[in-house]
Amino acid sequence: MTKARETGFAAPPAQFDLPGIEHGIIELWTSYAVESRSLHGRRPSEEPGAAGAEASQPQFVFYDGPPFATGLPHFGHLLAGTIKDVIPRYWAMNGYAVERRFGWDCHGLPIESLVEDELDVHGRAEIEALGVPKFNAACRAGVMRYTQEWRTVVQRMGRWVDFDNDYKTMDPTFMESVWWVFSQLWEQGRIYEGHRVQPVSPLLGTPLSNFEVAQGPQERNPKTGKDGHKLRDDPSLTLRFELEDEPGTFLWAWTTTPWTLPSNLALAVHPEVEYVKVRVVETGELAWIEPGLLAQYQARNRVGETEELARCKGSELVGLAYAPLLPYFAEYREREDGSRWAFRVVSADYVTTETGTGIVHQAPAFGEDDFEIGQREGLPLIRPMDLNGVFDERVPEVAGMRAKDADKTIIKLLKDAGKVVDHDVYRHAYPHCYRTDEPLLYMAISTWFMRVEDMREELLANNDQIHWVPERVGSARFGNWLAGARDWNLSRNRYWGTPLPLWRCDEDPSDIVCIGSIAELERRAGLSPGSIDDLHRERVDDITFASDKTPGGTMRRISEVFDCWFESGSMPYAQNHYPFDPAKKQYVEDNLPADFIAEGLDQTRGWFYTLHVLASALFGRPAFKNVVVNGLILAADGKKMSKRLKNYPDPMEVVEAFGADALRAYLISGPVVRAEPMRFGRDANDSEGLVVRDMVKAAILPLQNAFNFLVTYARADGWVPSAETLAARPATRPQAELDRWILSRVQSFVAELRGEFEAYNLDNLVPAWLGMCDELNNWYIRRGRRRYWRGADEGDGDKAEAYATLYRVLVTIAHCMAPVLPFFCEHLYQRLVVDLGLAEGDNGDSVHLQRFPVVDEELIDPVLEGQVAQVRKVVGLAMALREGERIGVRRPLPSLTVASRDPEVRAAVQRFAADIEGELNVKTIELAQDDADLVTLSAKANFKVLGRKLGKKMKVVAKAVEQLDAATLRAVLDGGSVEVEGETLGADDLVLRREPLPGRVADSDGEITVVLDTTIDAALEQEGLARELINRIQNLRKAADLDVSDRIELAVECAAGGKLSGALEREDLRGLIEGETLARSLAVNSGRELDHRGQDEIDGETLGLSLAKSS
RNA sequence: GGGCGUGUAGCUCAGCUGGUUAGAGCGCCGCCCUGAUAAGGCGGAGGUCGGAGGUUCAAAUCCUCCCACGCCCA
Repeated sequence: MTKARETGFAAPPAQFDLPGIEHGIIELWTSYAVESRSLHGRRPSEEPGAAGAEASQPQFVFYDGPPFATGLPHFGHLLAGTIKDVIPRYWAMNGYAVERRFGWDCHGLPIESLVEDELDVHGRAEIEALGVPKFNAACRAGVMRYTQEWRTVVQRMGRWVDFDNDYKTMDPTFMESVWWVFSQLWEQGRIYEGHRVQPVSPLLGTPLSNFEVAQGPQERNPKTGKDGHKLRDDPSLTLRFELEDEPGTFLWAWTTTPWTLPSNLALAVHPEVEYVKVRVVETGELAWIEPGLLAQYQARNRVGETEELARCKGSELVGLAYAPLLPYFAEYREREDGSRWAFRVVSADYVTTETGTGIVHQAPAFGEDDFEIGQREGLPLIRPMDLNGVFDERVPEVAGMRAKDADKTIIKLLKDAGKVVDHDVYRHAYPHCYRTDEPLLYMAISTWFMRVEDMREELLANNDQIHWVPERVGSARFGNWLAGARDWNLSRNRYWGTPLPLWRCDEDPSDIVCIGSIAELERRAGLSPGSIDDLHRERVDDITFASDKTPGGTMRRISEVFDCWFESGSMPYAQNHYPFDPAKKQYVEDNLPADFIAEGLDQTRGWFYTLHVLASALFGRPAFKNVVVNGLILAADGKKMSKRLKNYPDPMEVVEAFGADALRAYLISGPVVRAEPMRFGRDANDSEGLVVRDMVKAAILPLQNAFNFLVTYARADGWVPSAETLAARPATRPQAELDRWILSRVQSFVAELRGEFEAYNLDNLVPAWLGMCDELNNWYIRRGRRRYWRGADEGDGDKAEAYATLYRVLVTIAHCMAPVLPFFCEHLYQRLVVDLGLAEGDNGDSVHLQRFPVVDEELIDPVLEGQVAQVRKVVGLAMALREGERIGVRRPLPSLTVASRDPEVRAAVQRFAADIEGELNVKTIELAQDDADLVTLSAKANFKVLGRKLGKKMKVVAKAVEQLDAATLRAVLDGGSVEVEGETLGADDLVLRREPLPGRVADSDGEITVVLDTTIDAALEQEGLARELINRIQNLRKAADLDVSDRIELAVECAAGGKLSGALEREDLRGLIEGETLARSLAVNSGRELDHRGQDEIDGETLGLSLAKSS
């Protein structure tokens, strides 16, 4: 380190290799345990092994949403991971201790499905035959299979998160806390047993999740042309139900599931639809049906001619009682009090008049609509079959038969009884089992619910305390969801999950005990303390104990496990084994709610919701204060990223090609960090992630170039920063306006970044940097270049300030972009500070252990910043004029005139006249207030202002305004007014436009008009030629691979008497050339041929150049 | 089927409570600059603002309907 101090900056590498730099930085972080020091909130001067400082530091609380580790990380994970890294890094740099524990979601369907495939056991019967212990052991062994890959990828992306102190939802401590959470809800009376209609795969004997249903066989529907569930032919059965009070009159009802007919308990009609009572002429039968559908039956010759007897709305049919179709469950005809219970007409809005009869058979235990109607009407739930769809003894004719197989028998039974009006075939899309290909059966299944509906107001009130990014997700999407929150079905009929801690008496099903801890279970079951070391089903299902309430009753655990969202929502408590771990209890309570979480939009109803519901129920407050919601990342072609289609590049290949910093910057630069979808790619064909390379070019290379610039000249000049240079604010304000400006600009940039970070607006961070970067490279360094490039004895004071200023700027940028570009900023910090022995501690200092820059208001000069912006606008206009005239910038021009009525603009131009002259290569700058002889003025109406005043008169006035002449407009500009169509208009009512007068090389932008004088006399022409010559010589120097500071001998051959030789005769220009190219000698037409030779051409004159390195 | 969102240049996106030349970046083409530059600057081409109605003096913007896509729910 001492050596580095003596020698200053190391030579910049010839090649820029961001991935290579990043690997070096990872090694650095590893060898000095930088990551762990940051995670534990230590300052650079503290030893890695020293006691943690977190106790004395304020906490910034972050929760990590757990991913499933059953697959490898994709871009969505990398995006969320980047967000989860950037924000904590910022707060860590502001002195907060930010605990970042990685979370693993271990339970649930994905891993169970995977294991089912691997073991080739499917469904309840096979899994139970294999044995839950074996099945769960396989899940346990498989669920963490990719943890190492995750760790590698996450580390490579530069995300700092604690993998050693992670949490897993399958840890016994985690699961015990989940039990505790549940027991709290139980004590609040929030848990109840209910039913819910779910799709069941009969062969598997298990209910399927939506996810599994969606995986079932798909088929294109020829009618709609869309993919959907596989089509199947089901019986279409029209049946006659006889009215009890009007024997001989029937309701014609329709179904496609004859196997549900034994469980029929009602018929549904639409209250607003009209029905008719008809007599079938041929048979004399009297029947109710919807008339349009009757016509369809008749068109198909299923029903003969009819005559209409009556007509009424469905609502008038509601309440009619009918005789049971089949002789089952007749006991539900009336309640004990004699009121009508089942077998009656009910009203249902979902009934359509597209198919069937307009009267629909209802079996509340089958089908969601039926279930809901049944609940509303208080109908019993009759499900005479098990989960395999096998009928029980309650329907003797089909007992032991499987549901779909029973269809034929039931139809025959009904035909024999004369109950069938029509028997047809109905082709429709229907969900099938993804595994067995069988049609699924929808049936009501017992499940456990958490009462949420009565919490809606509290949920909404707590939501008001959350800062959502973007806001609309919280107010609209999440808010609406909370406002309509339904009770949460939190049990699943699965195996690998946290078991519901409910034990039920085998003698009395209402005798239930909820167990809230391992100790309680051990005590009740008479087990020795500490004997239960795991809570999975194979460990707890067999534990029984005697009932307290029911003499002789034995308590056995119910079979269900938790919806794994319940576990995710419990993580704030469960990750710290709350409330069982006395060391962490207070810590958890003190740090509720979290300061920050981030996940994808798909978690609105997932993790965000479950966190919120549980925190509201348990602690009466939200679970988090700030949440950043990211959108989905699509492939470059706009489709979902799909492994099969290979429509996206491998994330790690992108990282190794272009760098993790570039990928991070790209990912957080768009609306995807505001919950909008993003296409990953430059265009539809970008399969390599070229957008990421674009980000290298835009955000990282310019910074690298600025750094290289400093190093190149500092080395040539032997300039080395001192501890004083490191301070963000110089001891004395620099003399040069340029330095004062860039210092101000950098402080404004720091303020801008701080604002964005604290508003959790990630998408503005990189654009803000790109703006700063442009100012640094394309103005500060570009304009300041000559301050560095001059002899050691010239202008020493200014040169030292120039170095110090650029150095300060780069160090500040390295600090404040570090959260976003952790690798490259670390690289800069190491090269700029640590390598030079200027670091705070000697134990591997890192920019990430530094404090985020605090805005230094003293350095901010808004007027100066505004003026430079005006100056850059002037330069831009003038550059465009040169372009239009095809006069290269190397050719000097006599003058530029800047005319503006705005005194600020004139002041700016005056102040920076030298910079404008240098930048534009003009000899003088003229200022003018009046542009009357430069431009023609014209005006348009200011619609925004006038529209409100004038209304319908707007159009006439607008037209008249366009006719106003320049003199009138000038008068208005000078504070006057003008009468148009009876309206008095002032300057604010008009929008002025300036058009350069023909014949002038001029242009205008708003209040600024610039005019370029393009007359080139002989002297200027010669100077231009000299500068062309310098350019050619510099190119030759470069081609000869000379060092910037190498001196040369130079020889030029050109046509005697030509313009070039004329220029070379001028002593001042020869001096200029020699100075610029570091030539010790300049021989013209001497016939000498030096080591490096080149032929060139300027303005049509050929010339020969040769040069040699001077010894 | 419902909730929320998206649709603007070849691509990625800005366009606030309506206001008259609809912008930026990238890409493309042309020119220019450069001894820090795998860079940079300037200019150009490129848009029926998803479609159709409506409100208004005025609609990319507000309303209605439709189409396409996405997430979630059913």
